[in-house]
Amino acid sequence: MTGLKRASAQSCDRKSVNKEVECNNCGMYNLCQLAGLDDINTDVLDSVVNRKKQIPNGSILFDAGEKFRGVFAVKSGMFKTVTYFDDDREQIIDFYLPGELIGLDAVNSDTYSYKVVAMEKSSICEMDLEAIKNLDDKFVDFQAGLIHALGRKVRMDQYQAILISAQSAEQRLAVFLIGLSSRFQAHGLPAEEFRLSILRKDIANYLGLALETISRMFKAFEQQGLIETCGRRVQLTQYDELKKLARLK
Amino acid sequence: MTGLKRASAQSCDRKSVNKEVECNNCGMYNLCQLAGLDDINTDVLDSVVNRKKQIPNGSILFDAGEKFRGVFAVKSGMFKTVTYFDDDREQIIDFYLPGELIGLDAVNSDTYSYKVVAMEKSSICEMDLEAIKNLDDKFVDFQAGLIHALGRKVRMDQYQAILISAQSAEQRLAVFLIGLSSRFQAHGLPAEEFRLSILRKDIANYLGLALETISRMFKAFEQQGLIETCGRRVQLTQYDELKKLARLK
DNA sequence: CGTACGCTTGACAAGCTTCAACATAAGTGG
DNA sequence: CCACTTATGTTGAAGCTTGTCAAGCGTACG
Repeated sequence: MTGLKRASAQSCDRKSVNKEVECNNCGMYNLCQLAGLDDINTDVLDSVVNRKKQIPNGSILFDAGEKFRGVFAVKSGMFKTVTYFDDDREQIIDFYLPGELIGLDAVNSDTYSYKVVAMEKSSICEMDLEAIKNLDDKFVDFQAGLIHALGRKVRMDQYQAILISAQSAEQRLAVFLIGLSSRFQAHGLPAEEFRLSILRKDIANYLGLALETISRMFKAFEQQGLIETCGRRVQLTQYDELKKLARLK
Repeated sequence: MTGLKRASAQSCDRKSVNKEVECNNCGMYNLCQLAGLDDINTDVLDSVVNRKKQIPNGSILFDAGEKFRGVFAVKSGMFKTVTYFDDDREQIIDFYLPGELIGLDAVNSDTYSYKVVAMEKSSICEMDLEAIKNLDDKFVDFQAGLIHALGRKVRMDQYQAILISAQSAEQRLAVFLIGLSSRFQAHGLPAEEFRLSILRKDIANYLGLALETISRMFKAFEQQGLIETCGRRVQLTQYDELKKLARLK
Protein backbone atom coordinates (compact mmCIF):
# COMPACT_ATOMS: atom_id res chain seq x y z
CA MET A 1 0.00 0.00 0.00
CA THR A 2 1.55 3.25 -1.09
CA GLY A 3 0.59 6.80 -0.39
CA LEU A 4 -0.07 8.72 2.78
CA LYS A 5 -2.54 6.47 4.54
CA ARG A 6 -1.26 3.25 6.00
CA ALA A 7 -2.62 1.56 9.07
CA SER A 8 -4.13 4.31 11.17
CA ALA A 9 -1.80 3.62 14.06
CA GLN A 10 1.27 4.03 11.88
CA SER A 11 3.07 7.30 11.82
CA CYS A 12 3.37 9.67 8.90
CA ASP A 13 4.61 13.18 8.40
CA ARG A 14 1.73 14.62 10.41
CA LYS A 15 3.59 17.56 11.79
CA SER A 16 4.83 18.70 8.43
CA VAL A 17 4.38 22.34 7.59
CA ASN A 18 3.70 23.96 4.24
CA LYS A 19 6.70 25.72 2.75
CA GLU A 20 6.91 29.47 2.74
CA VAL A 21 6.30 31.35 -0.48
CA GLU A 22 9.27 32.75 -2.42
CA CYS A 23 9.25 36.52 -2.88
CA ASN A 24 8.97 36.23 -6.64
CA ASN A 25 5.87 34.05 -6.25
CA CYS A 26 4.21 36.36 -3.73
CA GLY A 27 1.21 38.53 -4.48
CA MET A 28 3.08 41.44 -2.96
CA TYR A 29 6.09 41.07 -5.23
CA ASN A 30 4.70 43.32 -7.92
CA LEU A 31 3.90 45.97 -5.32
CA CYS A 32 7.35 45.61 -3.80
CA GLN A 33 8.88 46.23 -7.20
CA LEU A 34 6.62 49.18 -7.89
CA ALA A 35 7.56 50.60 -4.51
CA GLY A 36 10.93 51.23 -6.01
CA LEU A 37 13.30 48.35 -5.76
CA ASP A 38 14.76 46.61 -8.77
CA ASP A 39 16.54 44.13 -6.58
CA ILE A 40 14.25 42.63 -3.98
CA ASN A 41 17.19 42.22 -1.62
CA THR A 42 18.20 45.85 -1.33
CA ASP A 43 17.73 47.69 1.92
CA VAL A 44 15.52 50.25 0.21
CA LEU A 45 12.58 47.95 0.66
CA ASP A 46 13.06 47.77 4.38
CA SER A 47 11.80 51.30 4.84
CA VAL A 48 8.50 50.23 3.38
CA VAL A 49 8.11 46.54 4.14
CA ASN A 50 8.44 44.88 7.52
CA ARG A 51 9.57 41.43 6.46
CA LYS A 52 8.77 37.96 7.76
CA LYS A 53 7.28 38.93 11.06
CA GLN A 54 6.39 35.85 13.10
CA ILE A 55 2.73 35.41 14.09
CA PRO A 56 1.80 32.74 16.66
CA ASN A 57 -1.09 30.36 16.13
CA GLY A 58 -4.44 31.81 17.15
CA SER A 59 -3.30 35.40 17.40
CA ILE A 60 -5.24 38.26 15.86
CA LEU A 61 -3.47 40.14 13.07
CA PHE A 62 -6.07 42.88 13.20
CA ASP A 63 -9.68 43.19 14.25
CA ALA A 64 -12.79 44.75 12.73
CA GLY A 65 -12.82 48.49 13.34
CA GLU A 66 -9.08 48.81 13.89
CA LYS A 67 -7.34 51.67 12.19
CA PHE A 68 -5.82 50.80 8.82
CA ARG A 69 -2.06 50.48 9.12
CA GLY A 70 -1.04 48.64 5.97
CA VAL A 71 -1.41 45.63 3.72
CA PHE A 72 -0.11 42.18 4.68
CA ALA A 73 1.21 39.30 2.63
CA VAL A 74 1.18 35.81 4.07
CA LYS A 75 4.73 34.49 3.91
CA SER A 76 4.03 31.15 5.56
CA GLY A 77 1.17 29.55 7.46
CA MET A 78 -2.49 30.39 7.07
CA PHE A 79 -5.06 32.95 8.22
CA LYS A 80 -8.81 33.24 8.30
CA THR A 81 -10.96 36.37 8.15
CA VAL A 82 -13.99 36.36 10.36
CA THR A 83 -17.16 38.32 11.00
CA TYR A 84 -20.14 37.82 13.28
CA PHE A 85 -23.88 37.33 12.93
CA ASP A 86 -26.39 39.05 15.15
CA ASP A 87 -26.23 36.22 17.65
CA ASP A 88 -22.44 36.38 17.73
CA ARG A 89 -21.97 33.14 15.90
CA GLU A 90 -18.70 33.33 14.04
CA GLN A 91 -18.77 33.34 10.24
CA ILE A 92 -15.62 32.77 8.23
CA ILE A 93 -15.29 35.05 5.24
CA ASP A 94 -12.10 33.82 3.68
CA PHE A 95 -8.87 31.90 4.12
CA TYR A 96 -5.46 33.35 3.25
CA LEU A 97 -2.64 31.15 1.97
CA PRO A 98 1.06 31.92 1.50
CA GLY A 99 1.55 34.56 -1.15
CA GLU A 100 -1.90 36.10 -0.69
CA LEU A 101 -2.63 39.67 0.36
CA ILE A 102 -4.68 40.62 3.41
CA GLY A 103 -6.28 44.02 3.92
CA LEU A 104 -6.12 45.25 0.34
CA ASP A 105 -9.76 46.28 0.43
CA ALA A 106 -9.08 48.62 3.35
CA VAL A 107 -6.48 50.70 1.51
CA ASN A 108 -8.39 53.89 0.96
CA SER A 109 -10.70 53.52 3.91
CA ASP A 110 -9.96 54.30 7.54
CA THR A 111 -10.46 50.95 9.20
CA TYR A 112 -10.38 47.23 8.61
CA SER A 113 -13.79 45.61 8.39
CA TYR A 114 -13.14 42.10 9.67
CA LYS A 115 -11.02 40.13 12.11
CA VAL A 116 -7.97 38.20 10.90
CA VAL A 117 -6.78 35.19 12.88
CA ALA A 118 -3.68 33.01 12.41
CA MET A 119 -4.69 29.37 12.04
CA GLU A 120 -1.18 28.07 12.70
CA LYS A 121 2.28 29.43 13.39
CA SER A 122 2.67 31.86 10.52
CA SER A 123 4.76 34.71 9.18
CA ILE A 124 3.85 37.82 7.25
CA CYS A 125 5.30 40.80 5.43
CA GLU A 126 3.69 44.13 6.21
CA MET A 127 3.68 47.01 3.75
CA ASP A 128 3.37 50.52 5.09
CA LEU A 129 1.24 52.41 2.60
CA GLU A 130 1.93 55.80 4.17
CA ALA A 131 5.65 55.38 3.53
CA ILE A 132 4.91 54.66 -0.09
CA LYS A 133 3.15 57.95 -0.62
CA ASN A 134 6.55 59.58 -0.18
CA LEU A 135 7.83 57.92 -3.34
CA ASP A 136 6.00 60.63 -5.30
CA ASP A 137 7.01 59.93 -8.86
CA LYS A 138 6.45 56.23 -8.51
CA PHE A 139 3.16 56.55 -6.69
CA VAL A 140 0.97 56.52 -9.79
CA ASP A 141 2.44 53.24 -10.93
CA PHE A 142 2.15 51.80 -7.45
CA GLN A 143 -1.52 52.73 -7.36
CA ALA A 144 -2.00 51.04 -10.72
CA GLY A 145 -0.49 47.93 -9.16
CA LEU A 146 -2.93 48.15 -6.26
CA ILE A 147 -5.83 48.46 -8.68
CA HIS A 148 -4.62 45.42 -10.57
CA ALA A 149 -4.31 43.40 -7.36
CA LEU A 150 -7.75 44.51 -6.19
CA GLY A 151 -9.27 43.48 -9.52
CA ARG A 152 -7.78 40.02 -9.11
CA LYS A 153 -9.12 39.84 -5.58
CA VAL A 154 -12.63 40.71 -6.74
CA ARG A 155 -12.53 38.04 -9.44
CA MET A 156 -11.11 35.42 -7.09
CA ASP A 157 -13.71 36.12 -4.43
CA GLN A 158 -16.54 35.98 -6.92
CA TYR A 159 -15.23 32.69 -8.24
CA GLN A 160 -15.09 31.27 -4.74
CA ALA A 161 -18.53 32.59 -3.91
CA ILE A 162 -20.09 30.83 -6.85
CA LEU A 163 -18.53 27.63 -5.77
CA ILE A 164 -19.58 27.76 -2.19
CA SER A 165 -23.16 28.08 -3.29
CA ALA A 166 -22.99 24.81 -5.23
CA GLN A 167 -25.95 22.60 -4.53
CA SER A 168 -24.45 19.39 -3.17
CA ALA A 169 -22.06 18.97 -0.26
CA GLU A 170 -19.93 16.78 -2.50
CA GLN A 171 -19.54 19.50 -5.09
CA ARG A 172 -18.82 22.16 -2.49
CA LEU A 173 -16.04 20.22 -0.85
CA ALA A 174 -14.55 19.20 -4.20
CA VAL A 175 -14.56 22.81 -5.29
CA PHE A 176 -13.04 23.88 -2.00
CA LEU A 177 -10.15 21.44 -2.28
CA ILE A 178 -9.51 22.20 -5.95
CA GLY A 179 -9.58 25.89 -5.06
CA LEU A 180 -7.01 25.51 -2.31
CA SER A 181 -4.85 23.42 -4.57
CA SER A 182 -4.82 25.95 -7.39
CA ARG A 183 -4.09 28.73 -4.94
CA PHE A 184 -1.06 26.88 -3.61
CA GLN A 185 0.04 26.30 -7.16
CA ALA A 186 -0.46 29.93 -8.09
CA HIS A 187 2.21 30.82 -5.57
CA GLY A 188 4.70 28.13 -6.47
CA LEU A 189 3.79 25.68 -3.72
CA PRO A 190 2.92 21.98 -4.13
CA ALA A 191 -0.60 21.71 -5.51
CA GLU A 192 -1.45 18.05 -5.08
CA GLU A 193 -0.21 17.50 -1.56
CA PHE A 194 -0.40 20.01 1.25
CA ARG A 195 -1.04 20.48 4.90
CA LEU A 196 -4.70 21.36 5.46
CA SER A 197 -4.50 23.53 8.55
CA ILE A 198 -8.19 24.26 8.45
CA LEU A 199 -10.32 22.46 11.01
CA ARG A 200 -13.39 20.50 9.91
CA LYS A 201 -15.36 22.97 11.97
CA ASP A 202 -14.01 25.88 9.95
CA ILE A 203 -14.48 24.18 6.60
CA ALA A 204 -18.07 23.47 7.60
CA ASN A 205 -18.58 27.06 8.70
CA TYR A 206 -17.12 28.40 5.46
CA LEU A 207 -19.09 26.06 3.19
CA GLY A 208 -22.36 26.40 5.08
CA LEU A 209 -22.51 22.68 5.93
CA ALA A 210 -22.54 20.64 9.11
CA LEU A 211 -19.18 19.49 10.37
CA GLU A 212 -20.37 15.89 10.30
CA THR A 213 -21.15 16.26 6.61
CA ILE A 214 -17.60 17.41 5.94
CA SER A 215 -16.28 14.44 7.83
CA ARG A 216 -18.44 12.03 5.85
CA MET A 217 -17.48 13.65 2.55
CA PHE A 218 -13.78 13.32 3.31
CA LYS A 219 -14.34 9.68 3.99
CA ALA A 220 -16.35 9.26 0.79
CA PHE A 221 -13.61 10.95 -1.24
CA GLU A 222 -11.01 8.64 0.30
CA GLN A 223 -13.10 5.57 -0.41
CA GLN A 224 -13.48 6.68 -4.02
CA GLY A 225 -9.71 7.04 -4.17
CA LEU A 226 -9.94 10.75 -4.95
CA ILE A 227 -7.81 11.82 -2.03
CA GLU A 228 -5.60 10.34 0.66
CA THR A 229 -5.21 11.86 4.09
CA CYS A 230 -2.83 11.47 6.96
CA GLY A 231 -3.46 13.70 9.91
CA ARG A 232 -3.57 17.20 8.49
CA ARG A 233 -1.84 16.19 5.25
CA VAL A 234 -4.03 15.88 2.17
CA GLN A 235 -3.03 14.43 -1.16
CA LEU A 236 -5.23 14.87 -4.21
CA THR A 237 -4.47 11.51 -5.79
CA GLN A 238 -6.96 11.91 -8.61
CA TYR A 239 -6.96 15.62 -9.28
CA ASP A 240 -8.82 15.36 -12.58
CA GLU A 241 -11.63 13.27 -11.14
CA LEU A 242 -12.00 15.65 -8.24
CA LYS A 243 -12.12 18.53 -10.66
CA LYS A 244 -14.84 16.77 -12.60
CA LEU A 245 -16.87 16.52 -9.40
CA ALA A 246 -16.37 20.22 -8.91
CA ARG A 247 -17.68 20.79 -12.45
CA LEU A 248 -15.07 23.41 -13.17
CA LYS A 249 -13.59 24.28 -16.50
CA MET B 1 -57.42 43.73 2.54
CA THR B 2 -54.76 46.29 1.94
CA GLY B 3 -51.38 46.04 0.33
CA LEU B 4 -50.22 44.75 -3.01
CA LYS B 5 -51.92 41.39 -3.17
CA ARG B 6 -55.65 41.34 -3.67
CA ALA B 7 -57.61 38.66 -5.47
CA SER B 8 -55.19 37.09 -7.90
CA ALA B 9 -57.29 38.05 -10.91
CA GLN B 10 -57.28 41.70 -9.92
CA SER B 11 -54.84 44.05 -11.49
CA CYS B 12 -52.03 45.91 -9.80
CA ASP B 13 -49.10 47.95 -10.92
CA ARG B 14 -47.37 44.90 -12.38
CA LYS B 15 -45.60 46.69 -15.16
CA SER B 16 -44.13 49.31 -12.92
CA VAL B 17 -40.45 49.98 -13.30
CA ASN B 18 -37.89 50.91 -10.67
CA LYS B 19 -36.82 54.53 -10.76
CA GLU B 20 -33.47 55.51 -12.15
CA VAL B 21 -30.70 56.52 -9.76
CA GLU B 22 -29.83 60.19 -9.33
CA CYS B 23 -26.27 61.13 -10.25
CA ASN B 24 -25.43 62.16 -6.70
CA ASN B 25 -26.57 58.75 -5.44
CA CYS B 26 -24.62 56.81 -8.05
CA GLY B 27 -21.49 54.80 -7.34
CA MET B 28 -19.83 56.55 -10.23
CA TYR B 29 -20.49 60.04 -8.89
CA ASN B 30 -17.28 60.20 -6.90
CA LEU B 31 -15.31 59.09 -9.96
CA CYS B 32 -17.12 61.61 -12.13
CA GLN B 33 -16.14 64.35 -9.71
CA LEU B 34 -12.56 63.16 -9.53
CA ALA B 35 -12.44 63.09 -13.31
CA GLY B 36 -12.55 66.82 -13.09
CA LEU B 37 -15.96 68.30 -12.96
CA ASP B 38 -17.24 70.33 -10.09
CA ASP B 39 -20.64 70.66 -11.66
CA ILE B 40 -21.99 67.32 -12.81
CA ASN B 41 -23.91 69.04 -15.57
CA THR B 42 -21.00 70.62 -17.40
CA ASP B 43 -19.99 69.43 -20.83
CA VAL B 44 -16.52 68.56 -19.58
CA LEU B 45 -17.84 65.25 -18.36
CA ASP B 46 -19.14 64.31 -21.79
CA SER B 47 -15.65 63.72 -23.08
CA VAL B 48 -15.20 61.00 -20.49
CA VAL B 49 -18.65 59.63 -19.76
CA ASN B 50 -21.17 58.38 -22.28
CA ARG B 51 -24.38 59.06 -20.43
CA LYS B 52 -27.66 57.17 -20.18
CA LYS B 53 -27.17 54.81 -23.05
CA GLN B 54 -30.25 52.62 -23.54
CA ILE B 55 -29.77 48.85 -23.26
CA PRO B 56 -32.58 46.52 -24.37
CA ASN B 57 -33.70 43.58 -22.24
CA GLY B 58 -31.61 40.46 -22.73
CA SER B 59 -28.77 42.16 -24.56
CA ILE B 60 -25.15 41.56 -23.66
CA LEU B 61 -23.24 44.57 -22.33
CA PHE B 62 -19.95 42.72 -22.72
CA ASP B 63 -18.82 39.11 -22.78
CA ALA B 64 -16.01 37.17 -21.12
CA GLY B 65 -12.76 37.68 -22.97
CA GLU B 66 -13.80 40.95 -24.59
CA LYS B 67 -11.29 43.74 -24.58
CA PHE B 68 -11.65 46.18 -21.68
CA ARG B 69 -13.20 49.42 -22.85
CA GLY B 70 -14.36 51.08 -19.66
CA VAL B 71 -16.40 50.95 -16.48
CA PHE B 72 -20.18 51.07 -16.46
CA ALA B 73 -22.68 52.41 -13.97
CA VAL B 74 -26.24 51.14 -14.02
CA LYS B 75 -28.51 54.16 -14.38
CA SER B 76 -31.79 52.23 -14.48
CA GLY B 77 -32.85 48.61 -14.81
CA MET B 78 -30.83 45.60 -13.76
CA PHE B 79 -28.00 43.38 -14.99
CA LYS B 80 -26.59 39.99 -14.13
CA THR B 81 -23.01 38.76 -14.53
CA VAL B 82 -22.67 35.18 -15.67
CA THR B 83 -20.06 32.48 -16.07
CA TYR B 84 -20.23 28.84 -17.13
CA PHE B 85 -19.44 25.45 -15.62
CA ASP B 86 -17.69 22.73 -17.56
CA ASP B 87 -21.00 21.43 -18.85
CA ASP B 88 -22.05 24.90 -19.99
CA ARG B 89 -24.65 25.29 -17.33
CA GLU B 90 -24.98 28.98 -16.59
CA GLN B 91 -23.90 30.26 -13.19
CA ILE B 92 -24.85 33.73 -12.05
CA ILE B 93 -22.08 35.59 -10.26
CA ASP B 94 -23.81 38.78 -9.32
CA PHE B 95 -26.67 41.16 -9.90
CA TYR B 96 -26.20 44.88 -10.57
CA LEU B 97 -28.73 47.45 -9.43
CA PRO B 98 -29.08 51.13 -10.30
CA GLY B 99 -26.10 53.08 -8.99
CA GLU B 100 -23.73 50.11 -9.01
CA LEU B 101 -20.54 49.81 -11.02
CA ILE B 102 -19.84 47.04 -13.53
CA GLY B 103 -16.38 46.10 -14.76
CA LEU B 104 -14.34 47.79 -12.03
CA ASP B 105 -12.29 44.67 -11.49
CA ALA B 106 -11.15 44.72 -15.13
CA VAL B 107 -9.59 48.19 -14.93
CA ASN B 108 -5.94 47.31 -15.06
CA SER B 109 -6.32 44.06 -16.94
CA ASP B 110 -6.84 43.60 -20.66
CA THR B 111 -10.16 41.84 -20.80
CA TYR B 112 -13.43 41.34 -18.98
CA SER B 113 -13.76 37.99 -17.27
CA TYR B 114 -17.52 37.40 -17.35
CA LYS B 115 -20.62 38.04 -19.38
CA VAL B 116 -23.01 40.84 -18.45
CA VAL B 117 -26.66 40.58 -19.48
CA ALA B 118 -29.48 43.12 -19.13
CA MET B 119 -32.39 41.59 -17.23
CA GLU B 120 -34.84 44.26 -18.32
CA LYS B 121 -34.88 47.44 -20.37
CA SER B 122 -32.01 49.36 -18.79
CA SER B 123 -29.72 52.32 -19.17
CA ILE B 124 -26.09 52.84 -18.30
CA CYS B 125 -23.35 55.43 -18.12
CA GLU B 126 -20.02 54.38 -19.56
CA MET B 127 -16.74 55.85 -18.37
CA ASP B 128 -13.79 55.83 -20.75
CA LEU B 129 -10.73 55.19 -18.59
CA GLU B 130 -8.27 55.95 -21.40
CA ALA B 131 -9.66 59.46 -21.71
CA ILE B 132 -9.11 59.95 -18.00
CA LYS B 133 -5.42 59.22 -18.23
CA ASN B 134 -5.13 62.49 -20.12
CA LEU B 135 -6.20 64.43 -17.07
CA ASP B 136 -2.64 64.05 -15.75
CA ASP B 137 -2.65 66.11 -12.61
CA LYS B 138 -5.95 64.70 -11.47
CA PHE B 139 -5.08 61.11 -12.27
CA VAL B 140 -3.59 60.24 -8.88
CA ASP B 141 -6.76 61.29 -7.12
CA PHE B 142 -8.88 59.49 -9.66
CA GLN B 143 -6.93 56.29 -9.07
CA ALA B 144 -7.40 56.70 -5.33
CA GLY B 145 -11.13 56.87 -6.03
CA LEU B 146 -10.93 53.66 -8.03
CA ILE B 147 -9.10 51.96 -5.18
CA HIS B 148 -11.73 53.10 -2.74
CA ALA B 149 -14.53 51.81 -4.99
CA LEU B 150 -12.75 48.49 -5.48
CA GLY B 151 -12.34 48.08 -1.74
CA ARG B 152 -16.05 48.59 -1.27
CA LYS B 153 -16.76 46.08 -4.00
CA VAL B 154 -14.55 43.46 -2.30
CA ARG B 155 -16.28 43.97 1.03
CA MET B 156 -19.74 43.88 -0.52
CA ASP B 157 -19.01 40.71 -2.44
CA GLN B 158 -17.59 39.00 0.61
CA TYR B 159 -20.62 39.99 2.62
CA GLN B 160 -22.93 38.58 -0.03
CA ALA B 161 -20.89 35.41 -0.32
CA ILE B 162 -21.19 34.69 3.37
CA LEU B 163 -24.87 35.09 3.17
CA ILE B 164 -25.44 32.91 0.20
CA SER B 165 -23.72 30.08 1.99
CA ALA B 166 -26.21 30.24 4.85
CA GLN B 167 -27.50 26.83 5.79
CA SER B 168 -31.25 27.07 5.31
CA ALA B 169 -33.16 28.10 2.22
CA GLU B 170 -35.25 30.38 4.41
CA GLN B 171 -32.19 32.23 5.65
CA ARG B 172 -30.68 32.49 2.18
CA LEU B 173 -33.76 34.04 0.65
CA ALA B 174 -34.25 36.39 3.60
CA VAL B 175 -30.66 37.50 3.28
CA PHE B 176 -31.04 37.93 -0.45
CA LEU B 177 -34.11 40.15 -0.11
CA ILE B 178 -32.62 42.22 2.69
CA GLY B 179 -29.47 42.59 0.62
CA LEU B 180 -31.37 43.86 -2.41
CA SER B 181 -33.33 46.21 -0.23
CA SER B 182 -30.29 47.76 1.38
CA ARG B 183 -28.64 48.13 -2.01
CA PHE B 184 -31.63 50.02 -3.37
CA GLN B 185 -31.56 52.17 -0.28
CA ALA B 186 -27.84 52.80 -0.60
CA HIS B 187 -28.55 54.51 -3.91
CA GLY B 188 -31.52 56.54 -2.83
CA LEU B 189 -34.22 54.23 -4.16
CA PRO B 190 -37.22 52.82 -2.27
CA ALA B 191 -35.98 50.06 0.01
CA GLU B 192 -39.17 48.38 1.17
CA GLU B 193 -40.99 48.12 -2.11
CA PHE B 194 -39.37 47.44 -5.46
CA ARG B 195 -39.73 45.62 -8.72
CA LEU B 196 -37.92 42.30 -8.52
CA SER B 197 -36.84 41.79 -12.12
CA ILE B 198 -34.99 38.63 -11.25
CA LEU B 199 -36.65 35.40 -12.30
CA ARG B 200 -37.19 32.58 -9.79
CA LYS B 201 -34.85 30.56 -11.97
CA ASP B 202 -32.10 33.15 -11.56
CA ILE B 203 -32.63 33.57 -7.83
CA ALA B 204 -32.41 29.80 -7.49
CA ASN B 205 -29.27 29.67 -9.61
CA TYR B 206 -27.64 32.44 -7.59
CA LEU B 207 -28.57 30.99 -4.20
CA GLY B 208 -27.76 27.40 -5.11
CA LEU B 209 -31.31 26.20 -4.52
CA ALA B 210 -34.05 24.61 -6.64
CA LEU B 211 -36.44 27.10 -8.18
CA GLU B 212 -39.36 25.24 -6.60
CA THR B 213 -37.81 25.90 -3.22
CA ILE B 214 -37.66 29.62 -3.99
CA SER B 215 -41.30 29.57 -5.00
CA ARG B 216 -42.30 27.81 -1.79
CA MET B 217 -40.22 30.19 0.33
CA PHE B 218 -41.87 33.22 -1.23
CA LYS B 219 -45.21 31.71 -0.40
CA ALA B 220 -44.11 30.94 3.15
CA PHE B 221 -42.89 34.52 3.62
CA GLU B 222 -46.19 35.84 2.34
CA GLN B 223 -48.17 33.57 4.65
CA GLN B 224 -46.08 34.76 7.58
CA GLY B 225 -46.88 38.32 6.56
CA LEU B 226 -43.21 39.15 5.99
CA ILE B 227 -43.71 40.24 2.41
CA GLU B 228 -46.43 40.96 -0.09
CA THR B 229 -46.10 40.40 -3.80
CA CYS B 230 -47.94 41.42 -6.89
CA GLY B 231 -46.47 40.23 -10.13
CA ARG B 232 -42.89 41.37 -10.05
CA ARG B 233 -43.49 43.90 -7.29
CA VAL B 234 -42.28 42.97 -3.83
CA GLN B 235 -43.02 44.78 -0.62
CA LEU B 236 -41.13 44.00 2.56
CA THR B 237 -44.00 44.56 4.96
CA GLN B 238 -42.11 43.39 8.03
CA TYR B 239 -38.55 44.40 7.30
CA ASP B 240 -37.34 43.84 10.85
CA GLU B 241 -38.76 40.34 11.08
CA LEU B 242 -37.22 39.44 7.75
CA LYS B 243 -33.91 40.78 8.93
CA LYS B 244 -34.18 38.66 12.03
CA LEU B 245 -34.61 35.61 9.84
CA ALA B 246 -31.51 36.63 7.95
CA ARG B 247 -29.64 36.84 11.24
CA LEU B 248 -27.87 40.03 10.26
CA LYS B 249 -26.61 42.77 12.50
C1' DC C 1 -1.26 10.34 32.44
C1' DG C 2 -5.28 12.73 32.07
C1' DT C 3 -8.06 16.16 30.04
C1' DA C 4 -9.61 18.89 26.24
C1' DC C 5 -10.31 19.16 21.72
C1' DG C 6 -11.06 17.51 17.20
C1' DC C 7 -12.86 13.93 14.44
C1' DT C 8 -15.75 9.90 13.30
C1' DT C 9 -19.81 7.16 13.19
C1' DG C 10 -24.73 5.74 13.64
C1' DA C 11 -29.70 6.61 13.94
C1' DC C 12 -33.21 9.46 13.03
C1' DA C 13 -35.72 13.59 11.57
C1' DA C 14 -36.07 17.56 8.87
C1' DG C 15 -35.31 19.92 4.72
C1' DC C 16 -34.55 20.09 0.02
C1' DT C 17 -34.55 18.29 -4.74
C1' DT C 18 -36.71 15.99 -8.30
C1' DC C 19 -40.39 14.81 -11.20
C1' DA C 20 -44.77 15.69 -12.90
C1' DA C 21 -48.84 18.19 -13.54
C1' DC C 22 -51.05 22.31 -13.69
C1' DA C 23 -51.86 27.52 -13.47
C1' DT C 24 -50.84 31.95 -14.73
C1' DA C 25 -48.57 35.50 -17.32
C1' DA C 26 -46.25 37.27 -21.37
C1' DG C 27 -45.46 37.31 -26.12
C1' DT C 28 -46.99 36.54 -31.14
C1' DG C 29 -49.55 36.60 -35.22
C1' DG C 30 -53.91 36.62 -37.32
C1' DC D 1 -58.44 42.33 -29.73
C1' DC D 2 -58.49 37.49 -29.43
C1' DA D 3 -56.55 32.77 -29.93
C1' DC D 4 -52.50 30.49 -29.68
C1' DT D 5 -47.91 29.55 -27.99
C1' DT D 6 -44.25 29.91 -24.95
C1' DA D 7 -42.30 31.26 -20.71
C1' DT D 8 -42.70 31.58 -15.90
C1' DG D 9 -44.51 30.29 -11.60
C1' DT D 10 -47.09 27.06 -8.35
C1' DT D 11 -48.22 22.88 -6.10
C1' DG D 12 -48.08 17.96 -4.57
C1' DA D 13 -45.83 13.51 -3.64
C1' DA D 14 -41.78 10.66 -3.18
C1' DG D 15 -37.15 9.96 -2.16
C1' DC D 16 -32.61 11.39 -1.23
C1' DT D 17 -29.38 14.48 1.12
C1' DT D 18 -28.12 16.76 4.95
C1' DG D 19 -28.62 18.34 9.77
C1' DT D 20 -29.08 17.09 14.54
C1' DC D 21 -28.24 14.50 18.52
C1' DA D 22 -25.58 11.28 20.97
C1' DA D 23 -21.82 8.35 21.79
C1' DG D 24 -17.21 7.03 21.32
C1' DC D 25 -12.44 7.26 19.54
C1' DG D 26 -7.96 9.39 18.44
C1' DT D 27 -4.66 13.00 19.05
C1' DA D 28 -2.43 16.93 21.11
C1' DC D 29 -0.67 19.00 25.00
C1' DG D 30 -0.09 20.32 29.56
